[in-house]
Amino acid sequence: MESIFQKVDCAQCKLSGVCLSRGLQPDEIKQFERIVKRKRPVKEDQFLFRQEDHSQSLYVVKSGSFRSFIWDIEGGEQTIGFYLPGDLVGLDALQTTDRHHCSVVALETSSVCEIPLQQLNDLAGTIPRLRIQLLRMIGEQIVSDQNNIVLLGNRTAIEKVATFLLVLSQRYYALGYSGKEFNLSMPRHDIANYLGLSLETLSRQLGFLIKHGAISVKHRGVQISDMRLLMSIVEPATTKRFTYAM
Amino acid sequence: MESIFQKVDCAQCKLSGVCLSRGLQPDEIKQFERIVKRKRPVKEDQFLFRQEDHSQSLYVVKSGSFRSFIWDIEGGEQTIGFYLPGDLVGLDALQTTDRHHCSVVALETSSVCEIPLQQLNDLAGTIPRLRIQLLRMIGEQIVSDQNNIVLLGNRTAIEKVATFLLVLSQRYYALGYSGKEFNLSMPRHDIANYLGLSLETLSRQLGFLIKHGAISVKHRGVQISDMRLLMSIVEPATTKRFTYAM
DNA sequence: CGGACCTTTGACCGCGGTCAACCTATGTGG
DNA sequence: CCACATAGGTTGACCGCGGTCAAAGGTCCG
Repeated sequence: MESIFQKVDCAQCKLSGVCLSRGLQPDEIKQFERIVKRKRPVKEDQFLFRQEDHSQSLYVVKSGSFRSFIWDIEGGEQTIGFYLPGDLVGLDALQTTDRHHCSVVALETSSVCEIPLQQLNDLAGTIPRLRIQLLRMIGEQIVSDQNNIVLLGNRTAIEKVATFLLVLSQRYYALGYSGKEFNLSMPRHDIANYLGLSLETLSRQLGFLIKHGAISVKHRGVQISDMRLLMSIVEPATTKRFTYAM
Repeated sequence: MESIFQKVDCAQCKLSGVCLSRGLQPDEIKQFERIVKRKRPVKEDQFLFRQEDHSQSLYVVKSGSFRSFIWDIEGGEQTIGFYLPGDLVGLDALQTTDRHHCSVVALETSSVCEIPLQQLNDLAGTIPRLRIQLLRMIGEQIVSDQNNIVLLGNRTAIEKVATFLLVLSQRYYALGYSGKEFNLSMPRHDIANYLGLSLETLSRQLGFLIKHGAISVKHRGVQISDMRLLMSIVEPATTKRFTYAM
């Protein structure tokens, strides 16, 4: 019976610049590694956890991607966010119920590092830098959620779609990928739901962007051909100050 | 020249059950009190902090209420949330820029306890319960933001308004107030903006609720007279689509 | 009182949702 | 190898929710 956990080596990890271990000293990283569990890969459509599951861990995406969503009473679902490598998942279970408030499924075969909350909290007591980094990652999650609120609250369909593509581009770029050419790991349905749009409206807006030469799309593959145009749609006022050299 | 800070006594505070000091031992509370600053009251329309301000503190609402919002490029603003006594404010500055991502203004004369981040982080190193409580309050903020995302993303105008009233009712009730009768400390404009609606649509939906006997409204005063009806609007499934006689 | 501000009400119309048909890619079995 | 099925995605026609513009109350201030 083989272990479901693989060896953990944060020092070697390509994501060390964005993960919880960021900024730690070598000996602190060693301590941190000891509490991290590498779980066996999660296959497409498998749950990392389900809404109402009791939780005792945070997760950091190691490879692949995930989608989080909330079921409402009628069985409908609202997608809350998409998670790429380096993203912290599971913060919704920090509140007093200790239960997850949303579900998270893999969009493709993916892997995560699991960090038991109890042990993380203990270790945070002795490593100030870990406390700081944890709070920073939490802060980024909160800012990201707030940006979503603005996006959903007072943006038109085309602004939503352009923003979605731009943000995704920036996230991939930050991970060392092109930023101008990437694959959507999620189906149209999920994107539309995430943006508070119908499937058809999303498709039409993508069509609009293609027609005007901002992007080209082949199935899940997206290529951004006019970054400036995209950005001018996101922020109608300024015709953009700085240019992207990606 | 009098001090701008008043004496802090968390043990006596009515909000000790929901504040950061929750669950701490008496001696731990003493330590915690030492880092808390009671600021002089903030008057209506005064800023607790502004977007892009450099931040070194979290705040807990002591009395009154606040509104947070983000300016977009064109000068428009999107209200992100409303804060009542016991709520934690300022988490948006935890991320790597150390700057606030939104602005917070007082809706009425209000007061806060200020908790310098640096000292909070230091103290969290020696008080495990404080770490836990901090994370829990953060978790509640995240869950609340996620609920807003669902609300803005796929709810109709009437569902948004009913949900807003219901959530506010529950928050007041949790604070020991009636829950069936309360005053809105924010103008219609802010509510509408918060819900992603126009001022006029909000007014019409309120009119709808009044006409059907769910609530009565007198200026800022709201009285919930048919809680069940309100709830059936929020979750159409439970009381299964009964028809409103217009 | 008069004036500013907040809120309600009315009329109109456009964005985006809904329903439906049509593609296109992938898979399955005869 | 092709008929067929299925799922994901696009396109078209229609229309209703909710935004916009406009004017008319209310309420509170001096």
